[in-house]
Order: sequence, then structure tokens, then C-alpha cells
Amino acid sequence: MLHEPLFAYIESKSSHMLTDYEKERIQTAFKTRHLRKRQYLLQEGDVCRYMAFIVKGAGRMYTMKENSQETIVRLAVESWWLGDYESYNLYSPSIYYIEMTEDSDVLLVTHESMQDLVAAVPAIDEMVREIDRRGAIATQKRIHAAISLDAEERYELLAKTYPEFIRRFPQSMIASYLGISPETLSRVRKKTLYK
Amino acid sequence: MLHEPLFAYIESKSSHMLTDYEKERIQTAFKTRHLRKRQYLLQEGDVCRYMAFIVKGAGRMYTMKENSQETIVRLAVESWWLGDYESYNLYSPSIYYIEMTEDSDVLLVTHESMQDLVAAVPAIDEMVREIDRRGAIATQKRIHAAISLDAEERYELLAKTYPEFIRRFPQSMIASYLGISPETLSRVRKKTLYK
DNA sequence: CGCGGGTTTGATGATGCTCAAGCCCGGTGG
DNA sequence: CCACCGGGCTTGAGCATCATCAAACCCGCG
Repeated sequence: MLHEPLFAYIESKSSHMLTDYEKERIQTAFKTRHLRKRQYLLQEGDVCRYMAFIVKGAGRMYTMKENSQETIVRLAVESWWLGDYESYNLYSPSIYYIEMTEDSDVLLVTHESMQDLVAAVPAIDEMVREIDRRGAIATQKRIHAAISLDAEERYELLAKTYPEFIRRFPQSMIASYLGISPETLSRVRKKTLYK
Repeated sequence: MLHEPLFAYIESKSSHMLTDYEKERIQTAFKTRHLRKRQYLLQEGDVCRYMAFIVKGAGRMYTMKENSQETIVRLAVESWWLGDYESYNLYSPSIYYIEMTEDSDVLLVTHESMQDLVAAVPAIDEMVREIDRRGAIATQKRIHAAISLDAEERYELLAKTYPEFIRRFPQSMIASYLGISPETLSRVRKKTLYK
């Protein structure tokens, strides 16, 4: 059953166990959806109507400049969330694209449903706080890395923090996520091999 | 009375008004403290025991590398919060310094007191969620700026988003916050003057 | 008047980008 | 089964951006 990983995730992020009734509510709120590689969850200009919990697969969120230059701001795999937080909360048009990079199973929930769940299910409420807290800490670190480390240091930090990413995403995406060119990343990797 | 700006702030971030009783509780939890320019609120290695709400003044949070190279990750003025979120939540030793850049009045609250308040005062609960939400959105944007914009674009974005910062912090700090050298910032400013 | 911190200016060099070509490898069709 | 794509990665050369180092400058203050 596709919702099981979500239940496990929620319980892992909170001190409450889920009751059967709560699981039912959650199951109703989260719609399952299968997305194939290269399918879009969100396109620039649209409002992000769903947050996606990745049950299986992987995806990326990025912007595109006029010159068709992509900048990846987020990568996500199993048990991660994907969605434009700003657009989702404020119902504003998004500046991002979200695209799956593998065939994926996701669970989608609207902002309204999520708010209801937060109010009704203590474990969800706790989970949301926990996610926000961890998110704030992680982004703080990433900003620090982005403004204070050079290309090589940023790559090594990522490889240490999320080795999974290096394995699952093509190198060009890793480069974009790190804010460096694919060529530079290639050279950095070659260099770090001999160490 | 020093707590008034905090009450106003809380109410502005929530849909609830504060009762007199709640204000009393808040006043008890938040200790006022005067800090002079260059005084530290936190030093590397210490646990961040307080979140600070700035009633008056300004401060900065930064790391220091062995080579005594500073990297500012956060600037804050009136009605902003200052503290290392990670250390504050996890009681782990901080990697940051927090220093006031002006004579300041701040209100300090421990993690435990804050948790009590969140549970007891609906407006505070709402405020915390709102801050987390806005924080997540703002840091997302800052990451995007850091990895996709060049020095000039980053400066112009900051000047547009927080003109206050440009006026209140010395240029060298703005440079560090943007992840560029003071010399480069000086040249960028000269250039943007003639446009 | 002279000191000192922050900013500016100039010269030089490193880091990383761009453009272009070659390479590797897995997939496809003859 | 092999030849031929084609996409992603690598490699190289030249160049732009930005850091570094050093000196001059500006201005408020003792």
C-alpha cells in the first residue's frame, strides 16, 4: 500500500503513533499519483497546488532564465517533500519548475487538506514543526556553504552530507545544484579522486 | 515599556489579540537586556541558550575560519530575531558568533520558556509557524540568489529587498553577507551609481 | 593637526565560466 | 553482430569575474 511509507515517516518525525482513524484521514487527504521520468509536477507561472511526498523515485526543482539557463534549488528522493513552499502557502504563481528525474510514486496533498490535518492530527502538527525546524537548519547551512566555500569544498560537503544525491542524479544536475558549471564539477571530481 | 514592541509584533503575525494575562506571561518569559555595540550575544563553542528579539539596535551572526576570515550569515535590525536556530533547538555547541553592531535593547527567551509559551498562547503558536514559513521562503530565495546571481545582481537584489541594511551596516559587512570581498562591493557600487 | 577605521583605487593572479572538440557508452536499426 | 547515433561527461584553450595585496584616500574625532 502506497501510504505506508508516509505513515512511517510521520511517526518517525513525531512522538505520537497514528490511530487507525487518523491513518484513514491521511489516506483520504493524500492522493497517490504515478509520474514518469521527465514529467512535470509544476511549471513556472502556475500555482503550486500540491505538496508531494515522494514514496519512490526522485525529482528536482529549478528555475529557468531567459537564456534557458537552469538553476536547481532543490533535489529530492524517497521520503522527501517536493513543492514550492512560497507558492503553495501564498497561492502565488511559482517561478519554479518541478520535474521528476526518475519514474516516481508520489502522494499529493493540497494546502487546505494539510491545514485540516495539522489541526486534527497531533502527529502531523508535530511533524510539520519538525520539518520546518530541520529545514531552517539545513538551509542556514547551505547558505553558509554557498557564500563561503569554493567549488571543491561545496562538492565534498554535498558528497558527505547526501552521498545518495551523487549516485542518483546526473552530474550536470549536481553541478547546477552546487552553483557551478558541469565542466568545473568534472574537473573537481577528477582531482578529488587522486586524494 | 520594552515589551510593547514584542506584543505588537506578535499580534501582527497572528490573528489573535493578546490578553492581559498572556502579556504578563510573555513579559515574564522574555528578559530585557541592554547590549552595547560590539558586545557578544553568542560565541563559537557555546550553546545558544536564548533567542533574541531586537527591540532597538542591530546585530550580525557570522562564522570565523582559522585564517580569521569572517562570513556573515545573518543581519538583523529592529523586530528581527537573532540566534543560532540549530544550537538553540538541539543544545549543541554553536559554530557562530553573534555580535551587536549598534547599542541595542533585546528581549531574551530560553528554548524551554518558548515551548511553554507556544503551548499556552495561541498567538505565539501562530507567530512561530508564520516565522518558520517566512523564514523558509526567504532562505529559499537567498540560496537561489547565492548560486545563480553574480556580485552585482546580488547587491542590487539586497538593496531592493532590504534597503535598511545598506544604510545601517558598514559596507564591509554587507560584502561578507553577500559572499563577496569589500573591494568588489566598492567597485560594484561605483558602477551602479552611474546607471 | 594627526591618528585610525573604513572605503577606494590600482595591479596582479586565481578560480571558474564559456566555447569547442573529443570521448565514452548504452541503445537502435540495418 | 556490428555500425552508428546521441547524450552526458571529459578535456583543452582563452577569457571574465572576482579575490588578494598594497597603497592612497577620506573623514570624524581626540
